Amino acid sequence: MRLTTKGRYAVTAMLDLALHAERGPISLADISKRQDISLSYLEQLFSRLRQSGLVCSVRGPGGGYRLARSGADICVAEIIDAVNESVDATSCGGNSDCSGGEQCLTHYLWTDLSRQIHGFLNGISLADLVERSEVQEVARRQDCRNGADGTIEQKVAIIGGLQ
Amino acid sequence: MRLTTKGRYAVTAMLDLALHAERGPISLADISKRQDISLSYLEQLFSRLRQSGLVCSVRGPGGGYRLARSGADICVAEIIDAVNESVDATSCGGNSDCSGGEQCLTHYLWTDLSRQIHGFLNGISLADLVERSEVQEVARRQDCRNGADGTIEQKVAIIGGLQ
DNA sequence: CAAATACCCGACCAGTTCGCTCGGCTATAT
DNA sequence: ATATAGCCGAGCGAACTGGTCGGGTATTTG
Repeated sequence: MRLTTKGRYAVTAMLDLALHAERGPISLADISKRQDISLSYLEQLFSRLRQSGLVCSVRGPGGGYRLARSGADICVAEIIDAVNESVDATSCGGNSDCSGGEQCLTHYLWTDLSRQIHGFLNGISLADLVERSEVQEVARRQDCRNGADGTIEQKVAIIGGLQ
Repeated sequence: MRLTTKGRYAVTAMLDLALHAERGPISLADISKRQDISLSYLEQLFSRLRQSGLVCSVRGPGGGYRLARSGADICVAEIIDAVNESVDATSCGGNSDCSGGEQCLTHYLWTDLSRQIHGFLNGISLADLVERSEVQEVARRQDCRNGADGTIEQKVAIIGGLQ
């Protein structure tokens, strides 16, 4: 299990999705504005997230992404694994022989450590993160700051105005 | 907190050091042979480990590295942090403002998650890893395989032969 | 003293990943 | 028909990875 900034971006984006779940599909453009992540980079991340079955997409105007499952059923570990493209091959691929028929120290040690971290992050769901008060506070600020996006009432009003 | 192969190499090398602690200073050449890590790469890693006060060095013939503290007092998190050179600057450095005076979702989320993982890995010491039976087994195999190195008795015998 | 050992240090380098841009495509709603 | 917004691939600079090479310097030993 690798833990890099890429995974952080993915978790942040998924959390944004979870926070605005009730609005229906969320466009990547919205997430890009709110979380200040490049749109194209988000596209790449969500391509992986979709292939992993964590989100589903709605094409066309008014479309976007939504969580494929409840936020309570999506854990941080899944998100990180989805985008990290386990090219693993930790020099001793899988549990077979490395360096000539024998298993290396690294193998036992790291797979075990990795499993423990994985288990730990498996215990944290998106819903857990959404529930935190600080997260809700920041989300509220982010919503206010972006005129392009607002509450569901505002959104309906904007759509109405376009007609 | 980042979790990459670099950290794994460092933990493996430190574990090797802990496993052979009773032999006195262990040369990087020995670790390189046993763990199949490039000597030059080990030098880079141990430069960081030394600067972080995790190991101390003995120069000259018969020299090498030894743990600066007991294995029970060195945890996995420390080792990983030592080599990873926290260039962090997570786009919102520290706890100050990011993206214009406000704190981003990422900031709260990741520092918190990072702290939890850190705490988790802080709970695992080198001594904990040494105690595992699988680790001891692999270490025994590795010792046997390398004729250039052996038990302390063998080492004394070799040194005696050179005199 | 001279030689061997082994830590120390910096430059450099191929390969990969990161984060991102750009251009163009397709499905869908209005 | 047009605009939206998901899809997709090529490419790109910067950083990181894992390593080589060529030198040092401290220390032990013959």
